[in-house]
Amino acid sequence: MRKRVNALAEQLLETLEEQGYRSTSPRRAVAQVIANQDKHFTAEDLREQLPTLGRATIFRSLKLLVETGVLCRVLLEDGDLHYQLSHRGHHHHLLCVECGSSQDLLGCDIQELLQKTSASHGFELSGHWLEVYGRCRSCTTSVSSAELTAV
Amino acid sequence: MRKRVNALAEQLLETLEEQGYRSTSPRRAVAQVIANQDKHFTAEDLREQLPTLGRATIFRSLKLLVETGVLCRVLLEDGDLHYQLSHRGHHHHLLCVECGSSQDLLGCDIQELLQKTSASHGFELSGHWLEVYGRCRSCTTSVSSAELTAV
DNA sequence: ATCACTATAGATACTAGGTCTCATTAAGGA
DNA sequence: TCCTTAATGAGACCTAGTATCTATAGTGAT
Repeated sequence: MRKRVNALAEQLLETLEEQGYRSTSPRRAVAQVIANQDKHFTAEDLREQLPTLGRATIFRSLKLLVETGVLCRVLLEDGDLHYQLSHRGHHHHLLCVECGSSQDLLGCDIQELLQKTSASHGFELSGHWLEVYGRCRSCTTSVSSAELTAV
Repeated sequence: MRKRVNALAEQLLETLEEQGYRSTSPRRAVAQVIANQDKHFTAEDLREQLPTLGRATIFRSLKLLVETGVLCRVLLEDGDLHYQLSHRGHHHHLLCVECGSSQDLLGCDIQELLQKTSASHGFELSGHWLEVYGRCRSCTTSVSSAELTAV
């Protein structure tokens, strides 16, 4: 698993280098931590795991990674924006409100539906943002924390 | 038109009173300004129009109005959250990226589509957030500001 | 019309998330 | 190895919002 993580971290750095950005030690550290993350995270989460890096550096790295498409931002139900690894291209997320995990929504062709509906409003569609909330398979099959505390 | 605005403002206040909140003069002022707004707005927009009100009061009013369902929050393409009048119940917005106006998306039954797709991922759907971006009818038919400045 | 109760207001300090500035450091190509 | 320039870190600053506290004003009962 560790090898996988390192491979992923390297991949992130390569993406930056391809776009002309330098491979610096702070960026390597950030890439490493991000590759380890199994759910969406905040800048503060990274900061806790990288206490020696400057705050601005972390925000700059995040911004860069979002711009290069390595990361994407996910909107939580309460309006909070978190970061997570992006699997390239436009896609949506299924966010588990219980464990915080997220999976990509595959095979959802919302574009066509929106296109039609927008057109009927005289609206020229240019984009959309969709987040889906619920409970993932492992949270629905196992005893939920809510049920445990209710005992 | 002015009568309409006042009627709307009164309606907002009535909603608060129905829920046991007092009708105070700051709240009347906020309701008045909100009723006048023709697009989504920020707390700062309200503050500029209500310079005598305390900052906290404006944020408190906004929070209250969101909780009572009078206002909803809309997500802009860049991740900014703004406020706008809510037409009750779950709905989505068509946001014009040019003039900032927004209209409600009617006749879009995304729920069913999401239900199916979520289920195929072993995901128990509980909610979603959708914003649609593009250009509204009046921005597509009139000469755009971009075209004007290009001359 | 007044009283008393308590919600609300305003001032202000504080927090979270993020950007800007600027002097210093370190990639990495010649 | 040197030179250029991108990137860093420290810290000020900004925006959006919350918490705390005292003073005030709505509102129902008298």
